[in-house]
Amino acid sequence: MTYCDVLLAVPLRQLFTYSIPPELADRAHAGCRVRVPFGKQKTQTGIVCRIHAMPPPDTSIVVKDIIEVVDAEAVVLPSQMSFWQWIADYYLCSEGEVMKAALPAHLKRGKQPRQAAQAAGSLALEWTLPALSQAQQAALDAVRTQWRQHPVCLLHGVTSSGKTEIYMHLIAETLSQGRQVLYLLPEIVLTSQLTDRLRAVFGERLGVYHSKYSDAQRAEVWHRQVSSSPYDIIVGVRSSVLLPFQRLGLVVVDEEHEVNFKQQEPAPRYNARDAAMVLARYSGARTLLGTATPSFESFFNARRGKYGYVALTERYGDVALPAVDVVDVRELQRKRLMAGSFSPQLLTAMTDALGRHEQVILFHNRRGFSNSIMCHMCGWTPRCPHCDVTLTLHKHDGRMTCHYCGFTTDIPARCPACDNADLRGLGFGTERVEADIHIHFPDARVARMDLDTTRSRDAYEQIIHDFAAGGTDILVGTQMVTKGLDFERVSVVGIISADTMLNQPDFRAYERAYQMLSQVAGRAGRRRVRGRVILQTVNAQLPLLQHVIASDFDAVYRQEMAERRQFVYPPFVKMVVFYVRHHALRTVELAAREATLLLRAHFGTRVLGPDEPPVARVSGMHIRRILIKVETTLPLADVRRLLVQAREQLLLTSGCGSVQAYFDVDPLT
DNA sequence: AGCACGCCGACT
DNA sequence: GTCGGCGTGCTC
Repeated sequence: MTYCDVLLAVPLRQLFTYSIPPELADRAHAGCRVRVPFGKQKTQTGIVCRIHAMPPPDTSIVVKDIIEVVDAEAVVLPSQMSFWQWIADYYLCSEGEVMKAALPAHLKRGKQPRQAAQAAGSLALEWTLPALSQAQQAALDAVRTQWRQHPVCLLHGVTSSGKTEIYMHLIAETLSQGRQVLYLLPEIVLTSQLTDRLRAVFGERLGVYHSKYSDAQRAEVWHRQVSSSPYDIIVGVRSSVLLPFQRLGLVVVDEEHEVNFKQQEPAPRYNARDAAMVLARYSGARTLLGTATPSFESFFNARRGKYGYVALTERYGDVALPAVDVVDVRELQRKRLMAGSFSPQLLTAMTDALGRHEQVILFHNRRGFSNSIMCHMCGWTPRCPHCDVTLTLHKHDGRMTCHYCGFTTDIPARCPACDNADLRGLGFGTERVEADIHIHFPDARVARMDLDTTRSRDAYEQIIHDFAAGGTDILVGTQMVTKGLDFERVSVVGIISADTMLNQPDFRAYERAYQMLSQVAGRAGRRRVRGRVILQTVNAQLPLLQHVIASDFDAVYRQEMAERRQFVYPPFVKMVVFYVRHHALRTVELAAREATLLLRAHFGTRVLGPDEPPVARVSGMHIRRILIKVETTLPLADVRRLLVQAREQLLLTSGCGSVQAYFDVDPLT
């Protein structure tokens, strides 16, 4: 009898063994999908991991036959399967969860796909590649040299230094060796600008993979990847590391510092940047991490010689970095000199820029109109009934909205607690900034770009296109406006308030604030004229801001590393967070206490907590977390085994069986 | 994750 | 008397 071990899209940490009936024996191969009976009368589609002659060691198990072999050829490659296994091991989740994240729904459902389109016949071996400046050429050569010693190289190039052209040369080299390229971006919104540039050179050999494409399109990319004519270049976001590659030669991780590469919810909670380096190692490929503001982990790894390192300090065309003016808002508020969200300095800079027919970007880290409202009499604030947060005011649709679960309600006319009608705004968001612009610049053409204005498929591109074409004078938005966009006529960038970024309760707050401020500042003066950045804050004396003004990455890095060493944070330790969730508060608290005891038994004082996360209830589920900090010198395999064991023990503890319990490895906060 | 089994409260 | 609540256990 032959058997096969089948991977199913369930969160169980094991494979299931099925027997292969003789009539299917010649069709069932590793990597093919099979339909199998699973549980009570249900059928599931799974992937054959291996074929062998061993029945399960537990003889009480009644082995069932597979029902059907779906694919003639493997849809998951052997190397990919080992990579999935690595993700499941490292991020402490099941392979089934990885499979769930990897496969487009069409493939999960076991649908018979149509034949993937064949590649266009043109196999040009020479590309019209962009010419490089002397500095770019030197950086390109340096990357090649670094790769002789290190499979991973960090390319630290200031904003506007022309990293993309360097990538293009390396991509061309990889293609001419007959190997594939994976080009990872942190966000969907960045793909279209880039793919236009890459398509102009590499044409139809490029495939794009992200969630704004239909599931059918994603399934087609997948099939193409396992066919005899796969895409040579895949441009995509996080999940494209989970695609099949037959002969991967180069991985580019652009904007490697971006936290978006880390998946938060649901499992697998993987970091695509880190996973991509492992994928590259499995494939014998090189990795290039590119950024203007390296993550401190990557910079640390470069400093200690784990990665190669190449710096590119010259902006393309030698445009000067922008001048940054820090404006002390506290002082201005005291003197009543603020005009809404604008300081006189920002107003003047905007007026001057608009007068010269230049453009302005205003960055504010919070969407909505005001953060919330508060009763001026009794202090009442509307709260989400499902989550531990206040509701955010969205004036344009007249609603109060929860940014965690999406709950909305009408704006109350009177305070429900004391019936007072004087409800006032608290804090402010991009909507309010937009309204202020209309007051001070009634003739300016304004666009707002945040999660609320870019929900539809093309809205983002429309806004960007209008702004790039000069159809808009002022672009106001959240993080979205900081991301690698290249506008020629922007001469002024206003940071409405740097303070929300500086006050995050998170050990990476300053690292992120520096990255965000540098990135947004880099949008100013990318061509011809020197740009100007007006940075408004109540923390004007903060050394970090002086480093931003001076574009002094090294100073921020040194200061932060000293703190992380002292307070025992990554990269000096490895962090894992254990989460417990349940709708009943008592159950969560019990399970969190139990889990802490179980973890302490193995890890002692390395276990901190339990505590409440900043938002301790989301969508009706109470959440507790336990932080585990382990020395980087400890054997990881043993650490993982003990963590998994503690989780299993918790679920066997009476009263704790129904809690959701999961790990977040290398968490962001 | 689903799904079924099983043992206690408010309804026709 | 039963419909249905969600705790517990199982899935090759």
